[in-house]
Amino acid sequence: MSVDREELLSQAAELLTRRPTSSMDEIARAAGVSRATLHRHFAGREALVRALEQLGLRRLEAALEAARPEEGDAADAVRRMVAEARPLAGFLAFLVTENQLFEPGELHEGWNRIDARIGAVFQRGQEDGTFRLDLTPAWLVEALYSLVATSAWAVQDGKIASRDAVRMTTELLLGGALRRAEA
Amino acid sequence: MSVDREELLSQAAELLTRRPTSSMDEIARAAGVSRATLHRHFAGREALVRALEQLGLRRLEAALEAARPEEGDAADAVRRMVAEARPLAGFLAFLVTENQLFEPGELHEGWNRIDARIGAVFQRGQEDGTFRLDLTPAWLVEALYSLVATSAWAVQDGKIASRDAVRMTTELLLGGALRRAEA
DNA sequence: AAGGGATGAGACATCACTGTCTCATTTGGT
DNA sequence: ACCAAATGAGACAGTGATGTCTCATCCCTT
Repeated sequence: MSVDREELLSQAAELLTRRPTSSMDEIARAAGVSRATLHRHFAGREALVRALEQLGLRRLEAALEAARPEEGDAADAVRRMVAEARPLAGFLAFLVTENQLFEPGELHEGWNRIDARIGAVFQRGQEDGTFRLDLTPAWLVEALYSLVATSAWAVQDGKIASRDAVRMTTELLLGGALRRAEA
Repeated sequence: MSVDREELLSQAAELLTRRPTSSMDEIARAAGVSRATLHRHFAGREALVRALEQLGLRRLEAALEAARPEEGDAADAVRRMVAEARPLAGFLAFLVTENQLFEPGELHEGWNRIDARIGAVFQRGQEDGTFRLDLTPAWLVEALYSLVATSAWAVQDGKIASRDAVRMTTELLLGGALRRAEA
């Protein structure tokens, strides 16, 4: 009888990832629910987006947890993070664009925690000599997000093969486009 | 008396770069023009966006021309392209998101030409041994766009310093995060 | 079987944006 | 200075989405 709220959010996320401008009615139908019920669970579009943001946060935290960023070689940790985060790319991209349009100054504690945890991996790599020092961890974090999202779009647009996405993302992020001297 | 159509488009671009959902009324006011006049020059929002797309195309083509991508070392050509394209990042990002929401299948000849020209730089670099072969030119083109746009956002959000933006973008794109063996 | 809570369908007013129109005013050219 | 073209201000109807409400129906619980 009761609607599975979590499942409803997942369906909404799945739709909005593809069509960010979907109306509440389209979202409701995509979730197999009437518009009235959708409103009973989420007061309005804003409330829905906020709930989706929390869902995205939980998912990304789970992905980050699965990647075990504190373990082993920093470069391998980056590889695991990219691989785990990639399925979330489209959804997270939606949340980014959606939230940036609302309050530009509002800080999001949850995202900052994740940023810090990813940034710590790069910093660890810098301290043990794995990563170069002239690229700040903050920039590398942004670049990681950016490249992961871009690889997802590129696959969707047929510009790169799906099976190459994770490899080319991590290789570019870690090794860059230049040919290594020591091959 | 007459409105400077080019200047109007520039103002519209400047506003929409910051607030992509701005209404026609807001756009008109930002351009210092009445809503009626805006409609006299552009039949509707779609016509305006198309004109903006052509403007973005011209600007990017001019930037690419200024970068002289066919000259000299391929890596230097990439550096010049990043430096020239950076001021356009926000505007182009708006156009990308705007057009992806409309016709997903519609091809854009102008963008393909630019993609091809940038891709040719990476291919040239691969052929002369400057760039690695396991990252496709198409992916490197996407990564270039992505990182340029990200660096612009990161500067705007205060996550990286403005003067570091171009350097960190090119360095990551070309050299990656790993420390080079041959220092 | 009965009752209660939740849902689906739809009506309803509201709101913001859009596109079009009119008319007065300003501007630029001659 | 004059005329024509262009602009600004505002009115207007149409549209689509939103949020709220009602009522019938369904399903689970007891």
